[in-house]
Amino acid sequence: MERLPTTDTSDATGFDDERSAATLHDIVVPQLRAILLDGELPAGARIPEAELCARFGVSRTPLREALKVMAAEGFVTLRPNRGAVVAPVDRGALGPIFETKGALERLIGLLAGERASDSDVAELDALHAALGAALQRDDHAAYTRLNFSFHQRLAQAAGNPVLAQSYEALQHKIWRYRFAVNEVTDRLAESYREHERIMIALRARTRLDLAERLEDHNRLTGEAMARALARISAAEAPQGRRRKTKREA
Amino acid sequence: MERLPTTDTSDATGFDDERSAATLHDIVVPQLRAILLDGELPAGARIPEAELCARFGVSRTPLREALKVMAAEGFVTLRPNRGAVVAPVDRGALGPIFETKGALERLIGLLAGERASDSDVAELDALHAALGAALQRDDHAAYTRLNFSFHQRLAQAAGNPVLAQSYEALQHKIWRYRFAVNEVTDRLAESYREHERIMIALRARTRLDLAERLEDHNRLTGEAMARALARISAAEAPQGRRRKTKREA
DNA sequence: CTCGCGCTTTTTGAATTCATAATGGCTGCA
DNA sequence: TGCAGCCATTATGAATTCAAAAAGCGCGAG
Repeated sequence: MERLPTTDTSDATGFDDERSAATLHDIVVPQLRAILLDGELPAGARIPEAELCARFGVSRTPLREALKVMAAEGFVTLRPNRGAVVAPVDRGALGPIFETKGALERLIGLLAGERASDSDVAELDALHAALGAALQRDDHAAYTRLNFSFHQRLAQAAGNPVLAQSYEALQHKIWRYRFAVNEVTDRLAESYREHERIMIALRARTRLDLAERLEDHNRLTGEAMARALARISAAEAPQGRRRKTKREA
Repeated sequence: MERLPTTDTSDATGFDDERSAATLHDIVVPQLRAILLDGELPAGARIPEAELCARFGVSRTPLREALKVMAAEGFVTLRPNRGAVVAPVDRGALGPIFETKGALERLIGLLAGERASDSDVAELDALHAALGAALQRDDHAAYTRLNFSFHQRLAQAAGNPVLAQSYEALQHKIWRYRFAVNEVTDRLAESYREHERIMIALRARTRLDLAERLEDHNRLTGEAMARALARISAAEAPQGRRRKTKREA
């Protein structure tokens, strides 16, 4: 199963399994987030409170606290007295998300272009090389994961923690659409070429160029995902209104 | 006491007092947020769990759930086994916040410049007029509040919910620094003149101009707040290291 | 007089309990 | 045979309870 790479932000999005945390809440939240982001539970699925309690080995109290937090982050929808469900992915929101992210990409470019340290660039070079390797292997899952890390790392290189965190939040939202990404295999090479140009601009510290490249890359990626999403919608709509399956109320 | 005007987003930031909500959690979260944003409890202050339970008339369970959510939003710091405190306002973060907000302001300008409806403009005109009136009265508190509403409303006029929500989150962060804003009274008139130009650009739907005006306004506001903050720091630093008062452990 | 140690009290984190709302199944009627 | 209404079951929301950690304090030694 794909693993979402994350940085260890204040409330510890980081690694998923057992961590040194003083409270169960702090252990459960990242694990739950991992489950939701990994898509282990499909969007719209009811969240089995009891099952997760057993799985995490905690009582309902900390689990429910975690659910509230995830609801605040938008990954879970709480229906009073009717339980929690995995928040449905609102396909119409993809555009707005990319549009917003574009503004941040531009700022990341402007800032990273003048603040990125040599070690930042070195690390990004390494990630870029790994992306190239994944492309060679045609390892789509690895590419997606590395791509996520690359942009996250770049956001950090901008030297603005608020920016990096906002950026990561949007990335997480997008991550939930990646079932569509699997459709955009054809863009892998194109995406990598864009990354090439991004790296050139970064190494040269040409901030305006870097900003523009990032904004374009973001726009093109967004458009590709939107197309993929449309294809999926087109593919599942024509099969008529399916009879509601039992678990779909 | 100043009231922070908010819109009713998914998780209901809205009005503060009793609301029609099915769960206590949904009632407590906005109230608690209001308390924290209003600065009723000073930054760094310990949050008296029992007291708030009594005040809200709920047991500890929903209150603690609300605290976790507020911690995720960054307004509260949870220290395991040592209780919750109002998150200290990190003065160093003000710059990054404004820097990030600048990117969003620009996008808001670009989008609102082409998407704002006539009724959007009418409402903003009304808010703008109210700002003028507050300026006349030299009603600083009202100006601050209206200014918040104005920019929020403008963000909505951009027609991108994700953008509006990200924007609001940053506004909330900034709101916590407004103890400094009280120092920047001299900028009121200047700020209003910038708003004048913003409105002109908005009415004319000249998107590039609007974007630039908003970005400038944001930058100037941020700089003014930074100066005010520096003045405050300078004013409180020289009084030597005070002896720790009892309630300050 | 000050500092350190141990005890008591308070507060916290989490499990459990309890009341209530929703769900599912059954019976009886059309 | 199909459906409407009622009851049993389950799941949820929130209060309560319980164990453990921290904070407060009082005593005694240096």
